[in-house]
Amino acid sequence: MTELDITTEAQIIQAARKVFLVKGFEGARMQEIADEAGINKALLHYYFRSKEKLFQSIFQEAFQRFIPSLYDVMLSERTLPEKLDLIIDRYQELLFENPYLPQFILQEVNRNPECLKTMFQKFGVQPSTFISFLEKEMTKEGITHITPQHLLVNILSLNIFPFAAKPILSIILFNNNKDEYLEFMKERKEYIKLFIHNALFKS
Amino acid sequence: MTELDITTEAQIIQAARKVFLVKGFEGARMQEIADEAGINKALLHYYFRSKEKLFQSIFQEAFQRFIPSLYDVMLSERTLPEKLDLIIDRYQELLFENPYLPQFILQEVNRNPECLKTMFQKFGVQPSTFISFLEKEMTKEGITHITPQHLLVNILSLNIFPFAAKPILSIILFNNNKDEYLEFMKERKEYIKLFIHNALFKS
DNA sequence: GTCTATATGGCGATAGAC
DNA sequence: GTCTATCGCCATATAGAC
Repeated sequence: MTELDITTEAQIIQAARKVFLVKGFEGARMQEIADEAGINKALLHYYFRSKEKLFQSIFQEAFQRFIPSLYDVMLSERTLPEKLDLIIDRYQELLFENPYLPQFILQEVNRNPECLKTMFQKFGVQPSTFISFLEKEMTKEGITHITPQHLLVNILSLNIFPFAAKPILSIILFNNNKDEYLEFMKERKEYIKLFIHNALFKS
Repeated sequence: MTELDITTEAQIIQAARKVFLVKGFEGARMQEIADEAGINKALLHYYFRSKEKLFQSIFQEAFQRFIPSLYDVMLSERTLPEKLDLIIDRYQELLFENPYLPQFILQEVNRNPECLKTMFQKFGVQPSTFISFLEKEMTKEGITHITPQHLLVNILSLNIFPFAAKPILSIILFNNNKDEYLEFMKERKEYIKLFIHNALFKS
């Protein structure tokens, strides 16, 4: 475990992240990852035994990013409207920094659905806890026209889908003009907040 | 072009649809499609020259289904709330019949973004037309707190995302209980309508 | 049109020198 | 630890008999 080892492993991880996130497991090639890392294919198998193993470490790292934002916001001392706004802020920030994350995770969970349970167990995630907290807050606010499950799915949908569908929406809305789509996504945060706020509290 | 030809080609199409929709282009195997169709691998290449060609015909067929619902509803003589409800009804019906469509299209458009322009040209689709109509209706109703682009993306997100994210949501919400998730998706239609209605018209 | 057999290439993985 | 060379497999695609 010299300095050099660490550097090489880090280079591999970085390269693997870049390739896997864009191409997915099936689409990615070990050769491409090696090239991206500036090393040889054989070295990939030296550090990680197989493509699957290398992929798992990237997937786990990616998956972790989706979890923590929700919990600590929900547990904080704020009103529900404030919490929702904060969750949207955090999610949009995360997604802007990792725009390929949604499609990457969707694709690979479809390929291997069992991996999800493993992840949840590994990180001690209890989604039902989050639902319970949301439910309590909604009762407090007198919101009865929607269930916490549907509200959660609505929040996730409005935030995540436009990133997963970027190529489609970019064409549909702006004839593939990248700048206009970026501008659209940046302003979108406030529109999501307003949309959810109106749907919940204007009754 | 005898009876037998047509039957075989239809069998291939049906088998290819089944395999490609679930596995995607990279994940699908010609052998699996041949087995599913009850024929030999070589016959696939006899009818369609290559895997890519066979895939394209399946993708085109799948893509077509997403288009027409929106147009004729938007052009009909109804109020905006009625139109929105009808669009949601149509989309949910389409998605229940083809639950793999969202992830299939997302995955393959990411793999080959250029194919979208081809599709739009092929079918003479002008997304800007739809946005214009939506904008006109929104002005008529005095809706100014959201742009037609964001409203369209919200509608698509709320409808499509839960199908693309089925394995994830099924675990998060119901600990992988299929029946509960199905029930959730069936009741969801009305929650989407209510959510959008409140967000737009309760001001 | 449909089959069997085979060509062809690419990819993950390993052996072995340094 | 890092490289070159190569193995072994599997998937697409083709040749050719029937």
